[in-house]
Amino acid sequence: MRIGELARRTGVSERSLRYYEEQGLLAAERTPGGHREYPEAAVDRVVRIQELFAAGLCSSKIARLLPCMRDADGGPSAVATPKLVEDLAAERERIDRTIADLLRSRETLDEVIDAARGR
Amino acid sequence: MRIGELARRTGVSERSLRYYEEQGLLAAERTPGGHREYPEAAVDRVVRIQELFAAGLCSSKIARLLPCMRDADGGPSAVATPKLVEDLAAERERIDRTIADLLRSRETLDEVIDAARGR
DNA sequence: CTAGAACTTGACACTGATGTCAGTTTCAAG
DNA sequence: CTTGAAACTGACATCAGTGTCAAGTTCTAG
Repeated sequence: MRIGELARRTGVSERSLRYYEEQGLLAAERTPGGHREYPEAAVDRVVRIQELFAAGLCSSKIARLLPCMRDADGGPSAVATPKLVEDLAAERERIDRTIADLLRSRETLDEVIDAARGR
Repeated sequence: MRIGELARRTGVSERSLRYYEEQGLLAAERTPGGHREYPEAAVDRVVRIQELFAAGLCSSKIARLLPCMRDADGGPSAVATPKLVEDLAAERERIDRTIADLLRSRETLDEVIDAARGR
């Protein structure tokens, strides 16, 4: 499929999809005229990438991580190096802290909302 | 206490504390010479502010939210307007989606980490 | 009184993903 | 062919919190 369809199906802008390619996150074949041609699996991959961005990982870490993930179709094509594992473990902890923050903030919002809606 | 101590005790930079004041998030008395003087309660407040920032709220929303929160010492000094409640409910949903993203990403990281560490 | 630590304001830089615009080229249907 | 939709590259803008530096002022211990 081409970039417009991929954008539509994932809800990610074309701009971002090109950026992902630039960052080595998302490969694409090219038509003879130079247009990007994505395989079906790209949809899943883009969703994964978005999740990881939303989780606060930067593109370079995502780039190192992606080859080690088991894809929708088939096992991982690489195993994480010790260095990467260390990095990911740190990200994991950061994510845990973030979740804790979010839960506390959600609690705070709920209190204010409930108070305003009359308990 | 003064800004240096508050920064030390909260782990937030002096720069950020001044920014919070500029944004109307954190009031401070002034010494005759112009130095900021914070009450003890500022520590809790700064922690709350940081949590809300970490949860992805922007300073203007935090500014509107803060007066409606029950502080460490005493009840809220205001009740949220309907407009604010609507905003906060939207933020709440965004937070829920973010938490879901984080959980999925954490799962992904765990898979890669476990695979590298030999299952 | 004095030295040095701590504080003040103001300004500019950065980050990093994404938006947007311009000018050109390719694709696909009639 | 022609034509309009879709895609290409490249460049510059944005956002918002934070870092950092400079030049000057205040505070406090000795």
